[in-house]
Amino acid sequence: MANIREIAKEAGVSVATVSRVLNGYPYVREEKRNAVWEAVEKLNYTKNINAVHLAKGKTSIIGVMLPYVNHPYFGAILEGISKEALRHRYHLLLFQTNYDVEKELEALEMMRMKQVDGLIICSHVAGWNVIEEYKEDGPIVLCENVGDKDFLSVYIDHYESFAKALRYLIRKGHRHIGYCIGRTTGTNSKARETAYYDTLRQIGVEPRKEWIFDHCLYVEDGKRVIHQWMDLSEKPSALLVSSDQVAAGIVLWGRKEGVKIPDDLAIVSFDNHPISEPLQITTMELPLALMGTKAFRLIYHYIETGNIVKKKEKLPVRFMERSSV
Amino acid sequence: MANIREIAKEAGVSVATVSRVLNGYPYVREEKRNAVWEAVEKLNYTKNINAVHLAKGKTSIIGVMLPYVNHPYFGAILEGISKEALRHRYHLLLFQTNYDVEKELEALEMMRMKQVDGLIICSHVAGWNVIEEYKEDGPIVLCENVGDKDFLSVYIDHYESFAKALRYLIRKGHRHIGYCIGRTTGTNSKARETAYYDTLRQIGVEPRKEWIFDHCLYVEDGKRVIHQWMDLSEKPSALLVSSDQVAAGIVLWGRKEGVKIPDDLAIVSFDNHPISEPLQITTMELPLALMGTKAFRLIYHYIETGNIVKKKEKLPVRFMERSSV
DNA sequence: CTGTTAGCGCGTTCAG
DNA sequence: CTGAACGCGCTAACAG
Repeated sequence: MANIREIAKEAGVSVATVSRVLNGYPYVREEKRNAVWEAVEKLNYTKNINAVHLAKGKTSIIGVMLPYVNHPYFGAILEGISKEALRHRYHLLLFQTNYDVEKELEALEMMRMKQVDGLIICSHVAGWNVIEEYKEDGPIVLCENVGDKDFLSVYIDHYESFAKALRYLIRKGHRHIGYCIGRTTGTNSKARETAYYDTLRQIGVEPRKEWIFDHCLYVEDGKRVIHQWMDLSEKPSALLVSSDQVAAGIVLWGRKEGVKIPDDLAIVSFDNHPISEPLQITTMELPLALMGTKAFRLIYHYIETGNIVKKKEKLPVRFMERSSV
Repeated sequence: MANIREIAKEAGVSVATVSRVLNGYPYVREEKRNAVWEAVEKLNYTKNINAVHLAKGKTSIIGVMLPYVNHPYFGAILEGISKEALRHRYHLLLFQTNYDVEKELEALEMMRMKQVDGLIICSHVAGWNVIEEYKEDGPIVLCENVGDKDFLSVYIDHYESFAKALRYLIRKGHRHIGYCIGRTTGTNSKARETAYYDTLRQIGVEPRKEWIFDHCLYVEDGKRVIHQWMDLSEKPSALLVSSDQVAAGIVLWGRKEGVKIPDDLAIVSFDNHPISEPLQITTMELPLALMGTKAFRLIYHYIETGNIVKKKEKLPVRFMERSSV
């Protein structure tokens, strides 16, 4: 595999000139420029990008940390990131963590080792103190509300949107309300939990632990939920569901069991995934792709200019009223 | 940022010894080993992985070329790749192409530039001759039937499975059959088209162009299809649908329009995505995650050992008979 | 067991 | 406009 030195020899110029030509540096005499390109052609030369990375101390790669690659929630964020990365000729290195701290640390270490120029954290389990350790090593953007912590962040206010959905159910006459969530830890989940407790207590209703369904991520989890719900001696009349996938599962499996939506069970979901529309599920639209896009922009802008326009950005949600309540 | 030389000085050893310690090379005296780790600790040292890549001529990164990151079909393949990559401590660099040849070329170029050690092509538009150009630059695995061409490949026989589904419909008495597909070009799509024409002609039925629905990828495309279907003066009585997402859209939007499945319209779909089960869609299960896993293994094994166990592997599909026919 | 040294391939001053 | 030379940080062959 030819290298820049061989090209230089072949073209009868120095390596510096080759480098200039290769990188479109303007002040090179026409004839030398042509000679270089000819040599490149003749020797079938290609840059070794690792050498470029080493010499420049930069890779134009952004790391993306997420628990699962094949879930519509993260898929949508990833899509947003990817679209914007494409525009700016950046590449994406995937760090699937399965919510394993070890894997998360590996992603962070990869930034320290200069494998990636920055890191977008879509979701995590590692504590703040752990992530803070890596702040010197490159820009980190989190897709969650980081509160007062000194991090870049693009987020959806899950407290607010959860509370809003809850108040909607309450307005519609519901008092017995449960919810389904992907996990119980994590910033977003905690925010929703707090919203749940706060809002119910405001109307003097005691929240019930057995009405909280954990590990709800996929369509099939909806099947489990509706069956558990049916087995409950005291049933909630409404459910807040953190994912349209799960809501679809609940609605569809519920139908097979003769559960009437919304009469037997009302549902408000989140995402506004296309599946929710024909199912007539009332849902809170989350701008996931936009969040990814903005996260990339934030990090990109920081890398390219060294400064920050807006440290934290809250994205608006949109309530899609349909007929599952 | 400290480098290996500074560590060597601090620990009072040579850079080679530092490298040995860092990489777990066994024959280093205990005390020197400790001295190195102490220096590492003290100077807060981390390897620059780009230097490692350059020196070794290898990155332990595999490129994944796919058109869309947020589609369940590719998400499932990606999941399989990712899972296996995780096991072997490899990383994944994402190349989203949107079926743009330029983007595909970029991915291939990245392998030539040694950014990635190998490339998994989940789907592509570039011609064989284009891809062949890069065979010298690293292992390429395709997730499609490459026929006689000299490529590594793990694939699902779409001709066979499409024909099988078609014959099932025919056995059930259908003669007017159409199909929905993501795109009309590409190996897999061509295989299905051929299967369609071949099988129908075998029973003396003339295929109809207006019963072929293109650009069917997402739930919302099912909405379009069912409306187009309704507007048809002569309607097919059955539809083969290349994706469960689209099938779900057809079924659900169809219900809203009063279309009875299977009486008005029978459906056989592909994937066996969890959404198809509560919808009772008869579907052909495609081992997508497995395909990803096997693709990774193939490339991994080649990279690590330099030889190939099985060049091409066909994966079995499973027919899930439910009640949409 | 350990140190020396020659690469790996490119970017980037700094003279001229 | 151009070239020499050094730096990026690490690996691995070789000598001892």
